[in-house]
Amino acid sequence: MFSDFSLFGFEQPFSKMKAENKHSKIISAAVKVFAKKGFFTARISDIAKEAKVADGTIYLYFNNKYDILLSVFEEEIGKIVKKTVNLIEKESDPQIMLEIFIAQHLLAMKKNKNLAEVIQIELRQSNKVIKNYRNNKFTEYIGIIGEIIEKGQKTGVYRDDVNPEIAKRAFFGALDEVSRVWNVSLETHYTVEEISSQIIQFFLSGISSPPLQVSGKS
Amino acid sequence: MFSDFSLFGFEQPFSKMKAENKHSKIISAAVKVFAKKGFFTARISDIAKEAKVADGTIYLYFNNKYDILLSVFEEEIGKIVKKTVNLIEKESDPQIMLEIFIAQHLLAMKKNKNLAEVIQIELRQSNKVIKNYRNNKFTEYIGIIGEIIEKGQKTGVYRDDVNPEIAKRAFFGALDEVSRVWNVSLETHYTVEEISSQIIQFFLSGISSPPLQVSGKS
Amino acid sequence: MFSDFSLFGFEQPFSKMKAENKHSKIISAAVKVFAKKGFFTARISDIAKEAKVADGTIYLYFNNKYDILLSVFEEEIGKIVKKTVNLIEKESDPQIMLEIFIAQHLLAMKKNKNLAEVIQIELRQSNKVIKNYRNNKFTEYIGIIGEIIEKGQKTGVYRDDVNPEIAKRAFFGALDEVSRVWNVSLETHYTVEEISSQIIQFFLSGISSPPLQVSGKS
Amino acid sequence: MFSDFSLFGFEQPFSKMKAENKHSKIISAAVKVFAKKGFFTARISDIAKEAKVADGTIYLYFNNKYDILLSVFEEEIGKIVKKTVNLIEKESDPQIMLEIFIAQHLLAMKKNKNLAEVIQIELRQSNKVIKNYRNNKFTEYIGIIGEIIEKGQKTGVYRDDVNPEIAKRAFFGALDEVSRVWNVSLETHYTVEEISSQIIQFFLSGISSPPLQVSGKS
DNA sequence: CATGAATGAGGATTCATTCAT
DNA sequence: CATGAATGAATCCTCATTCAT
Repeated sequence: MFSDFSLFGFEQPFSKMKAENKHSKIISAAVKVFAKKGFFTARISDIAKEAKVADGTIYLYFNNKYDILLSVFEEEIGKIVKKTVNLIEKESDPQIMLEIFIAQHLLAMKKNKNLAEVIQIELRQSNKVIKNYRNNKFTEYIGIIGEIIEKGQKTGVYRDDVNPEIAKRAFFGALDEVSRVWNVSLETHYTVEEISSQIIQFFLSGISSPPLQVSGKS
Repeated sequence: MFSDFSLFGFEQPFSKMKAENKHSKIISAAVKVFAKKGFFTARISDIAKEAKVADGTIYLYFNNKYDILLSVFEEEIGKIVKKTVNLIEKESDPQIMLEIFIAQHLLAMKKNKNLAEVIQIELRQSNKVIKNYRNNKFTEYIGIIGEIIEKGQKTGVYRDDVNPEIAKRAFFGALDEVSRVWNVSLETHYTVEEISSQIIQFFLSGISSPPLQVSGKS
Repeated sequence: MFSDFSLFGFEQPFSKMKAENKHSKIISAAVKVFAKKGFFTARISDIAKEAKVADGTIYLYFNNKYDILLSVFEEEIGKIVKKTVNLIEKESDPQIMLEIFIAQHLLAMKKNKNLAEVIQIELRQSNKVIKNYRNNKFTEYIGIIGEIIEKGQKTGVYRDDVNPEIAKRAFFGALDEVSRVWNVSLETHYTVEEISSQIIQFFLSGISSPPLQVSGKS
Repeated sequence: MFSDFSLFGFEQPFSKMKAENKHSKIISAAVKVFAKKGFFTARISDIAKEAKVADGTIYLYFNNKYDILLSVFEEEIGKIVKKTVNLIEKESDPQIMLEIFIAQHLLAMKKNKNLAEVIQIELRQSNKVIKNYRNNKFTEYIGIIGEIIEKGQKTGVYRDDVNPEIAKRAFFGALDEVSRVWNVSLETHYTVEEISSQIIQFFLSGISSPPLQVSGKS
């Protein structure tokens, strides 16, 4: 993964390192430009200007425009997946794992709004942009949710009649849409914690008023 | 609305009817082509060929390519919104209203998969495609969910600590993502009813195992 | 010539006459539209709208767009040439003939400013618009001036060292440019008579102060 | 002005010079193509082919097709105006100034027949081609004639009853029409000197046989 | 004859990509 | 490696012309 390379940059010859810097500079610029304009409306010259390199330089690091988008997906989403996997692996309680996932996702989206925009919008149409592109990283990411649910079902904290395949999609869809709108208009009103607790509540307990507590109180 | 005209087409002079037919023929063709290729990759000539008209004919009914997409949004989403509003208005129980909404949405997405694709993918990037475009129809559609939740909170069936603003987004996001993937890969495995009941369960009761078991253990 | 047909319109069946009316209606409309927009920027639909006929109707009277312009040239310029020739033929004094020519031209340009515009601008580029088009009518028109000058040279009123070929062009060029600008900006300041007398003065006596008159006065 | 740059091209860095060369190469090609086909019938690809560049290259130097024509007017007419002004400023005798103007104009038209064609034909319709375009350079050019005439009137060599506004137009019109036809058909018959002397004669002395009237009066 | 909806050829323009410097 | 001028394929859109009614 790319961010790792930079950690070991000192092991590489200077010229190579410079090149790597330029690679990531272009990726960052592309994220910014794609977020603002969308893939198709974005111009190579826009990305070049943002990255402060010449148009032609981009083609020393990427094969074509599609390759830039693909790299954004693979590398940037890869980072999030990796980080999330690392944090979750240390835990064993499905409840906490789910909470970590939500918090991680919301924080990542909040931290890099441009990347959020690209993931939420460009990733959806990626198979039309890049023919036969399979978002393995992304599938892997959503798969984490499925695994947590399955684990929870085994340990008995989650219902057996819940379909993990559908649930993981519903869960991610809710999280994605909330964070999408959050970035656009909800932001000023709600904190990560509020959003996070609401989502967790929805998924764990639903929105129905709990009638059982009444009997419990008696 | 457009669909209405076609019902009363026999009341109109022939020339008018012909024109209306061509308008909707182009819209249908556009939905199909946009679904397959995406807005930017779609060519006017693709739409023309699909609609079995000449390229130039399209410009007798639409100002430009963007106008076609906009018309798809306004007219087709408008139809769904109208139909959903009609059905829900007749009900007063929030629970049933929500069930109707889900069923309606899934059926609409299943019925016209191409339109589903366009809504799920092109609508998201619409503000980048059509500058300053506000999806009023779409906002209205999601607003329905918010109103149902608020109503349920007043009648006491839904918790008061649920934020309708966030909940409506989470709810729609879940529904949208599930129907999206459903159209792509889950379809063969699950029926509308299964998906529908799962979504309702998530939202009403959550995925947690019911706490009744606790009292049962005692 | 077309204008001739209209003189004998009563000899034709009514339906034909109606058609002739439409022909001239289109010509008039074309003159107006060509004057305002120029041949290339003018649209067939503009002419149709101006003539209050359908686009397709134009093609019942003209082969194509170029044919309309050609007809404007042939018919409208033809009228002016014919009228001018008629008036001049009655005269024998070159001086008066020249005065009539100038007056006729200026009056014609003043009377139909749109036609003036078309002649002054579109006629110049006519051989680029209509391949191999020879403005015979126009050549004939300018030829009148040449003939007058030659006649004047024979009767001794005009110098023998004047080249009629060059002179007729210089004369027409002066008249054309003055009437062109006159229509645009000089109009409010000068009458036909003023312009006319200035042009005659230039050509007959030049702009030099007459040194001979000084000795003649003594 | 552009022509100056080329004179000092060797003082500029190579890359800059190259660009300037391409700019003027396109201008020259455009003059040639516009002269042959006229602005509207000319194709960008024609100009590109003539300039031996790719179609797209033209848009590195000009905003659009209209901008090319505008540049031709401004730069090329500018050159002629500048050269004429320079030569005339050194003189004080209106008679000689007028002779220089005629000679300069005819030589310029003879030297670059394509430019002559463009000025004589495209400039006339320029306000229809380029909306709100004001030929300031051209107005300036014709203004020179007016100033010469006014000067001559002050020094008494030209009549006071001559209207400079009308006279400058008549003069330019004559010169323009003669040089226009000269380029087309008179060329083989007459030299610059012949044309020049004829025009001067017309304007200074007119075409009337003068001295006889004096003797006739005595 | 008249209409005007439909046609589709044609062209200006854009922009990803290349390559000489 | 880096540049950015040059390329030219690709496409939206216009509008003269046709033809079914």
